[in-house]
Amino acid sequence: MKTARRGANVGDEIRAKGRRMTVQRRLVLDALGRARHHTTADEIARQIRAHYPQIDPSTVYRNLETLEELGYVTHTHLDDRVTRWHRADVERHGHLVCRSCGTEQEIPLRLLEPLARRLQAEQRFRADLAHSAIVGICRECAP
Amino acid sequence: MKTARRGANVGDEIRAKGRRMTVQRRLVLDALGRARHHTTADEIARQIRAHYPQIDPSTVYRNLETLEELGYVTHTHLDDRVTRWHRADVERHGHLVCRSCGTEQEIPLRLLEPLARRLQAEQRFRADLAHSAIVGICRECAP
DNA sequence: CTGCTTATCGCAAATCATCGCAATAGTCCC
DNA sequence: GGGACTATTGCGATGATTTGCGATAAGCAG
Repeated sequence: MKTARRGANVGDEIRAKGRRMTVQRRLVLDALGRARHHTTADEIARQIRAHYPQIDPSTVYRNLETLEELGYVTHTHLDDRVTRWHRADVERHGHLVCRSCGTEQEIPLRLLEPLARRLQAEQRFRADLAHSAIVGICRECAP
Repeated sequence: MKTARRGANVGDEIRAKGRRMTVQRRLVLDALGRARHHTTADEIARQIRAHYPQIDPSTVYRNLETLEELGYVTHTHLDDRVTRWHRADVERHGHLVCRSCGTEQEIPLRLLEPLARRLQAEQRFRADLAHSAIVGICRECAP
């Protein structure tokens, strides 16, 4: 009852939406499940290709997009350039990234909600504060 | 007294820091000054190469980094992938980017300051809220 | 002005992410 | 199980960005 509905596994759910459950898609999903933290598409591709070299990186990239569209994964922009992916069923949270040492810290969305409410009220903008990371200088690196 | 100290132009300032003022560096700086909004490195490179095809794109990319290091320009991550550059002396502001239509909206940092204060107080994290954009759904695209 | 040090440049090659297209293979329906 | 429909894949190609390296030239001292 936590994340999966009994009687309908991910494969069935996907098929019910008119998509297909392929080996490649399953591998991407599994790799994301295995990854404890946020991963890059490139890293997932490498990992999969270590065992199945036939699988093309572009397939991994496309599957991440599809799986996001289907609601199974989410992406976040942690550091400056790379897109990071993770399973959608983990608890949502905000991210603080230190510009100096690069470490990443997760914070409860509760901290960000006042801002979200304010942006909604004053700008009518529905912010998704779990999506982007907040860049700055962390406790250790602060002078 | 606004941005430039009298008696020391950018060239002198740069030289005083042990760097050199080259034609290429000047062109990048000028292009940024001409651009009203945030620009991409690629766009700047194209613009310069339209007149001076000898100048390599990598030089533009490297100069943007150097100029940022020297404090003359800043970069922001507006949408998902591309880095956007602008002069450092324009007024700092936050950014809202609509995930649906892609439009970008600038907001006064004042709106973001309560969050910055809170992150500083509770997490000892010095957030730079002008650096990253906040993603969400804008007024027009909201259902 | 001349020579010296080394920041910077241009070029070529490597990477990362994406895209178009023809071939492949899941699914559904009989 | 067999066949049709089409989502998905692999591959080759492309665009954007980065990096290594030898060549060039900016800035300084004499």
